[in-house]
Amino acid sequence: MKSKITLKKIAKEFDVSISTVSKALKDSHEISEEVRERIKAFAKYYNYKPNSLAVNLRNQKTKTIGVIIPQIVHHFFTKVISGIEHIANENGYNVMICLSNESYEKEVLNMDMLESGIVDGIIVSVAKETEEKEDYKHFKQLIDNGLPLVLFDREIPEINCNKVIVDDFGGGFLATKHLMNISCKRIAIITTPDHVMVGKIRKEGYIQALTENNFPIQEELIIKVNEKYDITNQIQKLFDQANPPDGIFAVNEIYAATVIKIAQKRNLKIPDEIAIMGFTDGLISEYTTPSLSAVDQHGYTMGEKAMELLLDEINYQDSDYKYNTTIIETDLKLRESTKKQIISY
Amino acid sequence: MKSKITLKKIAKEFDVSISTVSKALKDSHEISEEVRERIKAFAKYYNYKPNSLAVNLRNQKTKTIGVIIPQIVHHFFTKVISGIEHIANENGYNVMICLSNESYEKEVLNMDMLESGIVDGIIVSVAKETEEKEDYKHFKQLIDNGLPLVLFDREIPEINCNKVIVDDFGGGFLATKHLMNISCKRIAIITTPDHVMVGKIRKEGYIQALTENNFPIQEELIIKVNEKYDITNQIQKLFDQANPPDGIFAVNEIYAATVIKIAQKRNLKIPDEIAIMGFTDGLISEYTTPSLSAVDQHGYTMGEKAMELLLDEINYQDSDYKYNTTIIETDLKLRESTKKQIISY
DNA sequence: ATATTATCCTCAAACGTTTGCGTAAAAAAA
DNA sequence: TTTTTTTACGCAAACGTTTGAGGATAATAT
Repeated sequence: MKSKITLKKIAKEFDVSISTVSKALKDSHEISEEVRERIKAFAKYYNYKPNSLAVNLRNQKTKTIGVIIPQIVHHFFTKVISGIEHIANENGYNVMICLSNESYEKEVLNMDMLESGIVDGIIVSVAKETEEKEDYKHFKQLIDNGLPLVLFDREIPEINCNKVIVDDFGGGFLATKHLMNISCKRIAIITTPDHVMVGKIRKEGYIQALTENNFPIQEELIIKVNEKYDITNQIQKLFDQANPPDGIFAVNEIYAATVIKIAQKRNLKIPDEIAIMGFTDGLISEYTTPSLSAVDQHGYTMGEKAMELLLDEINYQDSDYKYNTTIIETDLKLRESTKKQIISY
Repeated sequence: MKSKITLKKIAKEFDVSISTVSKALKDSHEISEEVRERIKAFAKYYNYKPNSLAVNLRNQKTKTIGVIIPQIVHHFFTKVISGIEHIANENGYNVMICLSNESYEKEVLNMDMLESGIVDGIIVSVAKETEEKEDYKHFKQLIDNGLPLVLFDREIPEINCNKVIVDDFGGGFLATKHLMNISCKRIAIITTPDHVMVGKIRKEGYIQALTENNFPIQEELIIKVNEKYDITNQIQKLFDQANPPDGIFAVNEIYAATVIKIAQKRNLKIPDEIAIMGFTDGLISEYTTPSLSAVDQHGYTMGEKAMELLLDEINYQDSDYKYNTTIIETDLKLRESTKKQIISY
């Protein structure tokens, strides 16, 4: 294993000082053209690359940002990452991705590591377990340490920092309203336990839509899926009721796709007997049969926006920085699972 | 913005030397218990974290590895990453993910950056554009620089390094054989242009299966999709033929899912009139109707294996390291899109 | 010839760690 | 009391880079 070439070695080769080499490689006018060119040629030949650890240590910045996401096997998060990457690269930043796997402990570990000077800022979507524990001291610590932080999608109200969230309330409202518009009479929701904020808020949008239109709120139409157990079984129950729903709003893609599978197994006609709305950016929706109508989360835009906010804070010089919460509006991607005659909007 | 706390600042606070602080924090017996405890308490209170740039510079290693993948919005790659993360974290390594977006230029850029000392090793799946250009000098350079490299999935024969690939030939063979076993008579393949190696090799498996069983090779049954144009249109042509196929092997999930959509639009019964096999690890397959039979790529296993090989090379002391190519065997995940009576195996 | 300026290079500190070695003072042994 | 040992800390170099200040030599101006 050849050891890497450094300024020192080049300097020794030409019998000049390290600073001469450094300056030559940066095309400094302080170095004669002849020496400069010879050094540059040599460096190029030996594929010299400045050691970024050293450079970063010296410059006290790394041009790298860290991203902590709960899962990567999830289309929404990969879209967000693409958006982050896009803006980051445009601005000469690299992206380091870490996974929390929805675990509090891994989230803390990752943050500890990122806090040690390798990144100029951090973008995080909170792990479910952290939301459940409501233990946010690692975030407070991060901010205390002066490291710029942006939260996206799953945010924490009590933490003061830049945020970008989707309009979950509006999305839930829109989805439910749409089901009403295609004349569904009993509209169910399949959501997460309340500690998952986005699920809770989407549900609130659902409730608002019902209330506004004088639909009763019926507990038996609200399924809170516990992912520790079989999802299909929990959703099944909705169809076993005496008076099953004719419209379902599922707060994510997997729940929605599962509903389709169940409905098909029971020979229910989609969307005529049961209409289905999802909430997703995902790929599955396009390929189910029927394809799935969904609230579009605009993950890519979200990533872009998060990175922009982070850059904003990184580049801000003064101490009176003002945090911003950007809300990404949702809209509906209507496909086949709700394709009935639309009555009104 | 508070500036971060360092050994120097702690040292000044206690009026001791930097080394005393460093040693105290590492519980060195060289430091008296009293001083040790006071320093540790102080450091903990102020949330001291060693600057990893400095530590890494000093130790000449970073406990971080870099991964370059062509796309992240692709379930196979996310699975691989999960596998890599798993083994990496188990061994105290962090993972830095970079996207090449299938672009040669971005691949080179990412490698340049990773080569600058921030990682102890690199795992790469080659970008399509690079395969097309057949320009691999950045890989050669990397190896020349002595940085451990593992290629996965899309490999380069002429580059000498650790590799982990799926048995694409075997997969293609198995898939085709299975279609024959459910009595398909005209079996088509939807693949990539030949410069995408995995597509090419899967096709070779397909051809082998046909040949072995005295099926003719028919050019009109081989579709090479150019992703620059509309995928659906290109695949459609298969069905417009005078004598359309009754079995289709698609080399990836999107192609396969697209076939389902097309078949449905044409009211072809799956699998009776047309059976479909995919090649994927993806989520879509489970949720299409009918669900999709596919060659399982074992992405997670692949990631684990790649990371293990990388660690192997990183930890190898002597200079006689021997490279290894691990082949991940494929198997079939049979679902509804080929659910006919199986004749024999 | 002397003073001034331009050219080309080196010095040295700094970024924040780690760690082998040296050493003063205190404690123990002779 | 003197010698030896132990305890508890500091020194300084090293990792690889950047950069302002300074210095020697050569070129130009006076």
